[in-house]
Amino acid sequence: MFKLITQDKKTNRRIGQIITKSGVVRTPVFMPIATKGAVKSLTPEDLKELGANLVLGNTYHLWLRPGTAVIKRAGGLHNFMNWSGPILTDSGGYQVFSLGEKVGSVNAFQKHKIFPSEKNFTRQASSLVPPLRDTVPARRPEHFEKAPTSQRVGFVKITDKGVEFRDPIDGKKHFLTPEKSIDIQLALDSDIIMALDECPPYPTTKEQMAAAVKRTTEWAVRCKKYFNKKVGRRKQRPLLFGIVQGGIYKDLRQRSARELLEIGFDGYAIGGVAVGEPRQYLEEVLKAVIPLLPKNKPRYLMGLGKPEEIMAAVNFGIDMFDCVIPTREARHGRLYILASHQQRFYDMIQIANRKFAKDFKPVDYGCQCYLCKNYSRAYLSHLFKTSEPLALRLASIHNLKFYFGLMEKLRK
RNA sequence: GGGCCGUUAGCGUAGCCUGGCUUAACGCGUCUCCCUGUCACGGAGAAGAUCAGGGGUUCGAAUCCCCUACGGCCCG
Repeated sequence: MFKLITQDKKTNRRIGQIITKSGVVRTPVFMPIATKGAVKSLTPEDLKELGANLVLGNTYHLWLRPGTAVIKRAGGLHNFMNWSGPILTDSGGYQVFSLGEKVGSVNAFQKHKIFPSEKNFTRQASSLVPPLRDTVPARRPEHFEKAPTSQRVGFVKITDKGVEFRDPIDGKKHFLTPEKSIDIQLALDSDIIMALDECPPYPTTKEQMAAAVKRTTEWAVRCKKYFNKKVGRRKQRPLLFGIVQGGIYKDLRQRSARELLEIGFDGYAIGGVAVGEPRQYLEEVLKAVIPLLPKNKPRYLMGLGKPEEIMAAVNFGIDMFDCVIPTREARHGRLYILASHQQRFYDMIQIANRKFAKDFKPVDYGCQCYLCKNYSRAYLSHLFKTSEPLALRLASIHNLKFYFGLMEKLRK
């Protein structure tokens, strides 16, 4: 259930509440990511103290390890990870993308002869997708190039029936269907369940994207049907969200949204964003999709983002976010601080840099987090340079505090 | 006094025997860029060395020879 409390007249910013079986979530909300049942380096007590009220867990990862049998016996994911607040679980759709072949790279597309060559790409496919050059990708292609090709090829196979995964660790095959995804999420005792979707990377031809939208809709129908069958009219039932796909193609995005609306969900997510497309498309996608979405249902922009992206999206009417950036950047020694100048409202520092070795000021004077109240830049810098695990925890606390502080402001 | 071993970026090393794919490699350190429904304490890159100094052999020397300096060890 969603309660819309206020909506800005000037912008489309909304303030509301999502009522879940594990508690109320005030929106706009940012979810820290606990893929495998833990926000890396942090305890649930840390999260509570920081002001988190909804965390994201991942169906795919928890399914493989430790498996639903273990989590069921533990009394659900809440009990297992000692987090009593609301949990949203991702369906596993994203792992089709992230564990797949080097799908996001231009090379992969050339390899599969979707486009003949990069040279001809611009000329031949310009009506379908914008040229790759002279644009700033929302996500750099190298992102997909990290693992050796030999380890990536053949990890994922998609059919209308579902998705075949190969476990990246032991190579075992697993088959995920829309129904299976719901089953797992119910076993986890998730509060917000995501329908299984297909999330193609950028660039994808319009034809292929249309097929992905069609499949996403078909899977959404199956998810809804199976969900209703399993949950029935249970009073304490979890919420079920559908995911809008369609890439950078406005008409496909709108088709996807309309089809999902027809099925009817408790909330609507916009997925397939920040998968390599130029950043300018985010705005276009939001403008195309949001007006179609009902006002009395929460809207979730999946996987985003940077602080400025979140602020912008809130003003477009988005209520929910999740992103690895604050925690991952923290683990890489990059910390958010409020800026002293006007161009941007924040800066980032690389704490391991030599210049911080003798800097005994807090990371950010204005910050009230556990790190800034108790430790110096010099100390944190030292922890990073000597690879002390405490560095990861302290930095994660700080960056999440920055994000939650931002959300707090956006809720006023 | 005699003999042996060593000296290669800020640090630690490889290459030397068997001279040329060396435009001197690697790790750490330094710096920059990147990370968007986490396979992620990760990725990409840059800067940095007259190969201790000098002389010789050679078409060609970090590499072979001689001298010097510095450091270490051994014998008197």
